[in-house]
Amino acid sequence: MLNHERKTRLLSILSDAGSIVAKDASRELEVSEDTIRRDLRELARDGRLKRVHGGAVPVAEANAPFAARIGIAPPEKIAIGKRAAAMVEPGQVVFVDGGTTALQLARSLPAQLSATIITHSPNVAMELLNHSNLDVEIVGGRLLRHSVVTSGAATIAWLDRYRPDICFIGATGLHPDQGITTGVSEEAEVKRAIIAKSGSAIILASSEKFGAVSSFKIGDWRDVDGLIVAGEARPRALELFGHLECEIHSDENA
Amino acid sequence: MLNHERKTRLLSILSDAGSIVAKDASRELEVSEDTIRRDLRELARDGRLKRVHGGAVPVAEANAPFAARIGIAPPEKIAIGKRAAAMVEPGQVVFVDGGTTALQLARSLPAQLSATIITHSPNVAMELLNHSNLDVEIVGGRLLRHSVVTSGAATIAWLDRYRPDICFIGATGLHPDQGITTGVSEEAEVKRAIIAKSGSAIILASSEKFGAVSSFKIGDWRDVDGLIVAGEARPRALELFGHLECEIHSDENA
DNA sequence: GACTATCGTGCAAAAACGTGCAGAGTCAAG
DNA sequence: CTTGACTCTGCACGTTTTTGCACGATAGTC
Repeated sequence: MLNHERKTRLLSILSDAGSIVAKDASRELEVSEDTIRRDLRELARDGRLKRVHGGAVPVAEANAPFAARIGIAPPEKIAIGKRAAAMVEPGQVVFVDGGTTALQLARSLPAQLSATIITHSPNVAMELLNHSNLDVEIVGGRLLRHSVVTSGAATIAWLDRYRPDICFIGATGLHPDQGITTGVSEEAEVKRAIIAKSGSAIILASSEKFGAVSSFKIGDWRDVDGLIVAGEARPRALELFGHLECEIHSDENA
Repeated sequence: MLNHERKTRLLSILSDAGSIVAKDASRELEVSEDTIRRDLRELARDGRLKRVHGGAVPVAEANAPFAARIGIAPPEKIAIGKRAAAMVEPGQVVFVDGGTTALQLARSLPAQLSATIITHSPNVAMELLNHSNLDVEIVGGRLLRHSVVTSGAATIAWLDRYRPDICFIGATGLHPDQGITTGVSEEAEVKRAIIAKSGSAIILASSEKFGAVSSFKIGDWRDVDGLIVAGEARPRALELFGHLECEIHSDENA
């Protein structure tokens, strides 16, 4: 393995897990702890991470409440993101919502993919900077601090510029009878607007949302085309949502 | 096999796998490692890839470590950012450009400041998430990978929604006679548009830009109201720009 | 304050590197 | 067809870089 590749993987471990433990990394990358320590020392000298006893942590730690949030992305969300990324075809125009699961989607897109990604999340946009063949469009508007997306009348108006092939939407409530809901009124407006303009609409569904109902309705099940679930949540999803006019995608049915 | 064909295949291995290991490539292309090394050296000289010990990696990496770039912000840019942040009054509507110096401005804004910040840089927007009393507006459009700002016709059109009290603009060329310039055409358009709509326009001027001229003109000195310089650059700035109809602010004249 | 895990440094083996050189192939002029 | 200039490739050799181990120092824990 290239020295450089190893450092890249260390940085990716850092951003995925939020920290690096030298001993674990040594086992995972199959090199001695000495080498890991050397790498960490060099990365620290370049300001890419902060060295601590036993491993390393991100540099920005102090001022990054959001970085912490993405650091703790649970395996389920990562799996949903991967499954969603696999649905994107080259050349498509894709809308990606904000939120941690959507961010995982962005991370999982193939590095060489050529497509157009539209998003109202500055996070997602930043994540896609490394994908040199992607066209990235940011939807403007007022930034909602809580969810880190733009929204408001201006955002809704701006959305009319787009007719994506497919959109990936997050939600905080997924109920068989009450439909798809979210906790913030402005966000619901944006999600509803983009679903109406997209060729197909896919909901990113982590299992803690199953059966929940939030205050603002995004739409009914007939408004969307698919639902992505992952791992052990699959049987519950089938039970709850299997009878609806909405396809259930998961990482286990290939 | 033709020399040229071999290099093409090396580049394709690089884009498929994300890296080249000299030994593996030598086996796959059935030539000696020496030849592979020679090829890699030449490709590196042409800027098609980056040579590392053991093989090669994509050169694109050069523009990816934006996170690294902001980590190593030189003291001068930090000082300029601080001085600029001090010019923002509570309640104002402020446009902030992209770039590393503008990012320092964002970082230096008082945590409790209540104001409206408009920006076309997702970076700057993200940085302001911690400032809970700020209204942040993102200007949408197509994301320019290199400078991490939105631009294009849609961006220009969207800008017409705003009439900021003050705007802070970066530039890559500051010449007494040739005016204010930047290296990317689309960026110049955005900068010019927002300057025209702002009550006052301030240029963030780190000293390596003094006397330089880039390819695309943003405007003349009479179009802007002020210039922020820092530290030891002050005497040079006064000498070069002191006679222009443009106020020079620095961190030493309080 | 003692014990253990981790750290940094020096060192030697292995891998990768650059350079010089010779043989093979190519091309154009004679 | 022959000759000479030129390029490309593989090999040899000395140099540099990387890596794992040994050992004393240091930091964290109980």
